[in-house]
Amino acid sequence: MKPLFEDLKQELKMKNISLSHQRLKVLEYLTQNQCHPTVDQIYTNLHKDIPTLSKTTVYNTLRVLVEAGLIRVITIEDHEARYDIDVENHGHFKCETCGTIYDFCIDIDRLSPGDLHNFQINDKNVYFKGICPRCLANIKEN
Amino acid sequence: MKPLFEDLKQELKMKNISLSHQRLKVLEYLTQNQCHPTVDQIYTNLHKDIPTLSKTTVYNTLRVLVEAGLIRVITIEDHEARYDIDVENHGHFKCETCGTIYDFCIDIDRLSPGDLHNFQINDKNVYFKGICPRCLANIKEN
DNA sequence: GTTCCTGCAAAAGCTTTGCAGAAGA
DNA sequence: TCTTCTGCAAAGCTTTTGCAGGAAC
Repeated sequence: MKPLFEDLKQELKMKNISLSHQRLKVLEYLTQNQCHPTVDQIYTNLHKDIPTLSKTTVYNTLRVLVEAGLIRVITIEDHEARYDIDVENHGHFKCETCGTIYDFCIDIDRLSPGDLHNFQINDKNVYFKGICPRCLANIKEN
Repeated sequence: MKPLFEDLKQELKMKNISLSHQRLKVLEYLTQNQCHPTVDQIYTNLHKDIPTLSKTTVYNTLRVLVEAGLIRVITIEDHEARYDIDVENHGHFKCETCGTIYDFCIDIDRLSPGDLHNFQINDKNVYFKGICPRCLANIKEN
């Protein structure tokens, strides 16, 4: 489900997180670009609109949003964190050729392994890696 | 299943990967310490036995072993890769308090989402985060 | 002798921290 | 005014790269 920008703003207000211009822009970018961007992608794009924006602020804002539970970090490769505004359960597929991350439906909650009794589970993640149809088609052509 | 050190050596020979002293030691460490160690843990421990060992060699060796398919990288947090000698499908649980990674049984292959038609899947990963029973007990005590 | 491996040093890349100034309540 | 946020610069970490010496065959 795509969270509405307005709902998210409301949620931030409720949690007493001030809605600075930079924070709103980061949040807006995430709602409008649900492509699991990296910090650098967010920074580079927003920098066009806000020339004074610093990467530090992007990092700060993302940390605040993660702690507030509005977004989540996706860790598929080390060395590049990606951010996802959809906190509902779903899986991620990363194409090893083009790097694109696709969402897919999966009922992670139905995964309840028998040997995790007495573990407090806070977060469930499923990710696959491989090659996406577009890249497969390119490979076949050449 | 725990792969036998001797079987792994045989596999390396078959793949024409030379069995240098350092490489064998890294492989041996991984078979004897199935605790998903970080590069630093591997390096620090082996360095006691091989004082000349360099971290570069550990990195090089791990890369060779991953490419040969003998071990796999586990990426749960960015900024720390961990290495697992068990390439069979299972999930990982990382305790957010003590950092320990636990294996758990899960039939990842049965996860076959309907919306990944035409995707070539090379790798499937499941990881949970939360608090392990030991840390939960500690928290309750205090 | 040729090839591959090791390991030091340096570089690269992402993220965090310190801190001064600015913005907002 | 007081608190919080921003953003520059520097530092911190993990990982990679360049390269010279060494080992193995």
